[in-house]
Amino acid sequence: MGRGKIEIKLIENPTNRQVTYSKRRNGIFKKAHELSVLCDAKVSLIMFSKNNKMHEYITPGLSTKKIIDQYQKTLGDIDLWRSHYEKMLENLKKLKDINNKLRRQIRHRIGEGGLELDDLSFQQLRSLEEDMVSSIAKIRDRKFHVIKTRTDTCRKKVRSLEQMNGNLLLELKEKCVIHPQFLFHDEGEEESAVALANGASTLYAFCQHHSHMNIPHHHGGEGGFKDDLRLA
Amino acid sequence: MGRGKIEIKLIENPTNRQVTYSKRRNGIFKKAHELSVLCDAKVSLIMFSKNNKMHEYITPGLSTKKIIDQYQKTLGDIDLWRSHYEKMLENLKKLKDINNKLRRQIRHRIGEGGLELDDLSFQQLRSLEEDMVSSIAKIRDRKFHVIKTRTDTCRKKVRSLEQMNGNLLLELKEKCVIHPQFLFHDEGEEESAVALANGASTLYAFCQHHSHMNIPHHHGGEGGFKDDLRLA
DNA sequence: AACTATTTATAAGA
DNA sequence: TTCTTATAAATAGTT
Repeated sequence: MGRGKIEIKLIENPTNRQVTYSKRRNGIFKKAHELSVLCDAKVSLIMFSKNNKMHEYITPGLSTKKIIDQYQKTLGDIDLWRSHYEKMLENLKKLKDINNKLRRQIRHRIGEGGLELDDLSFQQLRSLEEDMVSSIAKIRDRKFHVIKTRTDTCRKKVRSLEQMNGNLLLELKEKCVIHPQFLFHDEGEEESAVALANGASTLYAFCQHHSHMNIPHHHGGEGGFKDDLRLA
Repeated sequence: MGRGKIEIKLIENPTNRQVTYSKRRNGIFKKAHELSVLCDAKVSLIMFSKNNKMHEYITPGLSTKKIIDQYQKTLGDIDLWRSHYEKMLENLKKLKDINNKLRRQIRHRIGEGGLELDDLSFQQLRSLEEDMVSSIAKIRDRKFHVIKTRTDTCRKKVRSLEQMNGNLLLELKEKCVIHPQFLFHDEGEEESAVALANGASTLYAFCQHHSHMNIPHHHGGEGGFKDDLRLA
């Protein structure tokens, strides 16, 4: 804007430069003030000329100190937020790395695709195999332990129920001596027995059912494990 | 500049205000940059919008921190200079006050104009009078001392010259015995004596002159002082 | 965000 | 520095 267009580069002539500096400085100050008023903005404008003469504009009602304080606080907050954000990014990266390693390990152990195992040397493959064997052994031990606990518990129940059963039979016989009319029921329908002592008869039925199971008595070997795996 | 002229006052419509803020902010940043380049100026432009969003422009190659430091240093220097200036002003004021007091005292002692002495109470006047009397006494003592020193010195000179005179007379008499043709000159013109020994004869003349003076022999009292004052 | 009629800023000259 | 003025640039209102 002016009689001619000028290139935006250093004005070599010191006089012209000084004149332009003055004119444009006033122009910017005016615009800064207009912005302050029109938009209720806080503006701080500090400038030093080539010969280090200082000029400043500051939105009326404010001090440059206040603006600088707010500026530094804002930067501080940005820094705080940024460092927090960067820490999060770092954590995220670590977790992704770990995740990838784990996925790879899993794929190796599954033996998924030839491509995955191609990464591994023979030694690594042998070591992986050994790991897997010992892992399987541990798994089997654990499974056996679980089955053993379960069967032991069952056996105890069977024992107590058999005893209970015996007691009930004795009771029944005694009753038959007193009331012979009930005897024919002993090996037929259980309706009456149920009616007589509901709880006891159900337990009896339970034990009858479980007595048909082939409870494993630790005969070891592959066969035993096969059964265990099937049970799990 | 625009389809219509606008008044420079707060834009009430928040949307318009935001739009204007953006446009003008860019305008100012552009101008700030042009000033930086055209005039090799250091510019720092910080602004906060109404909703406290911050934007800043800084001359490339500088940091806002540097500008702020320079700003604070400049202000500091201004403060330093101002405090120095203020100290000088203070000193100046003190000196003027002292000056005025002194001038007043002097005028009192001179008794210049009835108006000056009208400020003083009777007691102040009596005290002033006493001061003046004792001051005069001191002045007189000093004058006497000076006169005494001067007369003592003079007496010593007289004594030494009288002796010199005696010696010269003896010398002359000896010379007259050898060359009697000089005797008639003894109490007449001194031309020949001067021609004979220039330096010695002048001293003789000096002593002759001083021998006529009535040298004071410390007879004290007011009379003596009167003479002293007249001599000073 | 893009357009454009206007206003505003300013380069050059005095 | 200030004023003038032709011209470049910014931008208010509109799409």
